[in-house]
Amino acid sequence: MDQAVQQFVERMALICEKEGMPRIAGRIFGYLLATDQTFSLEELAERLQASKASASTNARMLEQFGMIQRVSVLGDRRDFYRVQDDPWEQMLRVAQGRWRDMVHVFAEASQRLPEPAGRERAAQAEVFHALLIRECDALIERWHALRAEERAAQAAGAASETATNS
Amino acid sequence: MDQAVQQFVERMALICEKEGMPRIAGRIFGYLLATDQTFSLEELAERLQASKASASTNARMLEQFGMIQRVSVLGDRRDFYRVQDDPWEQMLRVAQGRWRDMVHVFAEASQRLPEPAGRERAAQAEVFHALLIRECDALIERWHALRAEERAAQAAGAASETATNS
DNA sequence: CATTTTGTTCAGTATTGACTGAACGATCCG
DNA sequence: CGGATCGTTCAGTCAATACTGAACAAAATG
Repeated sequence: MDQAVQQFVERMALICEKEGMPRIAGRIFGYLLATDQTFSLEELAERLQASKASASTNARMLEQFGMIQRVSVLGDRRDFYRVQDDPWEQMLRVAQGRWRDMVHVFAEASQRLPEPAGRERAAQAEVFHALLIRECDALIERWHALRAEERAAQAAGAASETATNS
Repeated sequence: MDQAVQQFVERMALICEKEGMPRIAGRIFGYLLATDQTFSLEELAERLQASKASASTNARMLEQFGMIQRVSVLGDRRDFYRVQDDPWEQMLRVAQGRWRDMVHVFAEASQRLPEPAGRERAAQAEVFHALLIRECDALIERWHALRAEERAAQAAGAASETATNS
């Protein structure tokens, strides 16, 4: 495997591990990100020097998180994986889910805790996380706008290029 | 310990554990949040049924993250801890730091990766995380505004109450 | 239907890391 | 200076879990 790719894969492995995922999940994600191709399960296992079992488990976990995508190829029985079109939005959505749980916990605490000051803090935490969720929606929208705009610029660039080429 | 407090503490323990912290750190944070008081290290260890060593280590970790605060009391040699005034902002700041690292990783990858498509993805990831950091600053500002406004409303309410009482 | 290929499940292993008890160091008090 | 009280450090233990190899299930192919 290419030197730069390998380095990137290992860094993503550590980053993802810090976020609470298994290391190999991070490697798979990093590798798919770096190459931007589709790979079969066995190819992934081979390239990342992991067992088929581990590749299977972790690929399905990443698919669950919406970070990668399982694709089927006509006339091929194998599973192929590639990175999701916009994995970052998916990650935010997962985070939003966690925050929703926290909102629920804090809402309950703000009513049940014995000390008024504690209830106050819990209520504050609830408000904060609710704000977090809302702002996250706004952020995703802005991100989409940014991507669309970038794509438009690229398309325009490509068009002008073909124009000069013709 | 109160039933509701204990339940909240355990929930925070699991939440924090999912975020990658030790379970006891979550318990300490949850307990300080629920009671909104200052406790000595030994009190924390006792109430949470943990060793002094563990309480010490985890309290310092939480302090590092800016989620709790170590306070010294005049005439007392012990360390006391209480929850930070705005722990949620601190958590966001820590997250921002991680995203900064990721921006750096992606920036490098977007130049070094061999495949153009991979470089493109890395560049996209870099843009996304940069956006994340910026929007997070905006979010913190909005949060401050919200808090200030809430505090003003509370002050007004307290004022009118004292007015009716007098 | 047997064989091959592919993905998943599962028991076992190994590694990580959280937690503890005890030793240590530092600081205060008589 | 002892003695006492804290906080921290560290070696050791324990539990959780990532990972593997092998067995298994499913599906296609000849």
